[in-house]
Amino acid sequence: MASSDFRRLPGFRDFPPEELAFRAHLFRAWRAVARRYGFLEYDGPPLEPLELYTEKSGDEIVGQLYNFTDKGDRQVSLRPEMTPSLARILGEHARSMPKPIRWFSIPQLFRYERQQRGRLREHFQWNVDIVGEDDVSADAEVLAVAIDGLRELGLGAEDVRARVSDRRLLTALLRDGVGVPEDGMDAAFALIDKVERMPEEVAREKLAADAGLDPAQVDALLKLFELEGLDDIRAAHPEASVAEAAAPLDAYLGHLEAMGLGDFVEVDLTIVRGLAYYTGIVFELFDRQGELRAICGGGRYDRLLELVGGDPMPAVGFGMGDVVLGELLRERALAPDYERTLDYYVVVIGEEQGPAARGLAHRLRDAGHSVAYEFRDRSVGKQFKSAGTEGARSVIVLGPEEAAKGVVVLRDMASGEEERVPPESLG
RNA sequence: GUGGGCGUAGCUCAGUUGGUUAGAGCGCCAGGUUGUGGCCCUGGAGGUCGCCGGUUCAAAUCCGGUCGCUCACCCCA
Repeated sequence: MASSDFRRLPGFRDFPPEELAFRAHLFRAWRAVARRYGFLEYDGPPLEPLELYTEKSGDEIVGQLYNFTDKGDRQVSLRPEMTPSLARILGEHARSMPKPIRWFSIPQLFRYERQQRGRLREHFQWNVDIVGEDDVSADAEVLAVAIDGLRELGLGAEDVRARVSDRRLLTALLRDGVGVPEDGMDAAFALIDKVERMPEEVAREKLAADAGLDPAQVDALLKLFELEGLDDIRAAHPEASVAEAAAPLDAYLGHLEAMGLGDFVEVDLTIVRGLAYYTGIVFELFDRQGELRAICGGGRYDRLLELVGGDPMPAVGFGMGDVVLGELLRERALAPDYERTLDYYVVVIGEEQGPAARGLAHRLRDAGHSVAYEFRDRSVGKQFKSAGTEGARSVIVLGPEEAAKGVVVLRDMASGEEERVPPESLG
């Protein structure tokens, strides 16, 4: 047991080769899908000025920042999310860039809070954003990227679902359909976000107390969440403002249907998202069994760029973390088997073959092959054992008998077949 | 931040009502005579039983604290 002084910090992970291989598997899928949609990769610093988060992200995030004072007396924070950095980066360059801007990143993000399942103090998050386009097509495109990211990893509509809502629609429903007073809106939004996680009685009490609703209004509000689909919602609430606010979501669903992704998507008015900067369509992706936390969340945030001092610019995007997704993939046996591989392992019989072996190995490496050999003079049996352990596809044997004839033995480790070939023919 | 459960080798665990030098499997290393891997056999390394303190003739075993892990709450990337 290592001294406790050297222990890894709580909520942080080590990535030995097997773990790193799994992480790389996720990153490969994410990058492949993002590029397929024409997105460009970017990054920013992992450490940012504290003010980048304290001002605009909403109070929720501030309490859990991994922040401290640096040696220059600056108030700094490890980044808890990527969007403020993105807004800052774009604020400096967006004006000169062709629109729409389609960017993605895979930052490591940090939050100071007690860890539990699916929630560490550090994680990697696939961030995908479209900036400079307010058409709902962009919203649909972003959700399609998220869904395809999961499909690329082997998950289908039977495994995951996207729950989508629109803050503008919910606002219209609450104000004009239910009659929530203007000063009760924020409280109502906050409660709706967590209504499915609390008993109905508690929800009723809180809606009455915090949002100032009478019992009839509480009934009307809770009834909203029993409605399935946009058509039911519009039928239940024929108000003109509702019809108007439902139009973008209607088009959104149509676009996703046209892409063949309709099976993944369902309207769910309880999806609000905690971050204060969302302004329109919002969504979260969950495993169908509902055992895990949200895999991904995102939506439209049209005002964020101007809030951090940039030009006003519409934006829509999402973040997908590696922790919950990793749990889901492992649970569904979709994590690839880890295996070591090597193109060649060079077995040396007798120290006098050493120089020839090193020469051959290096020539093969120059040609792009992975090659390893034993560092010490060891028995042939041990050398073959190492070749097997390291996953060598072929073993090249250099021995005195072969050297005399100017050949080497080439053994295929899978089939066990051997042939004698001149070393110049390899590579 | 609040509460519950847990804490024995790298990993998975066993350790009988507290009682002599704390065990197994897997993994690792070495060997089974420098010409052939997967199997097998033999041997070895590796633990101050998370840490500190208390009770006792005696503590891995009981008690307290602390740290860590974990689940839930809070909150949500």
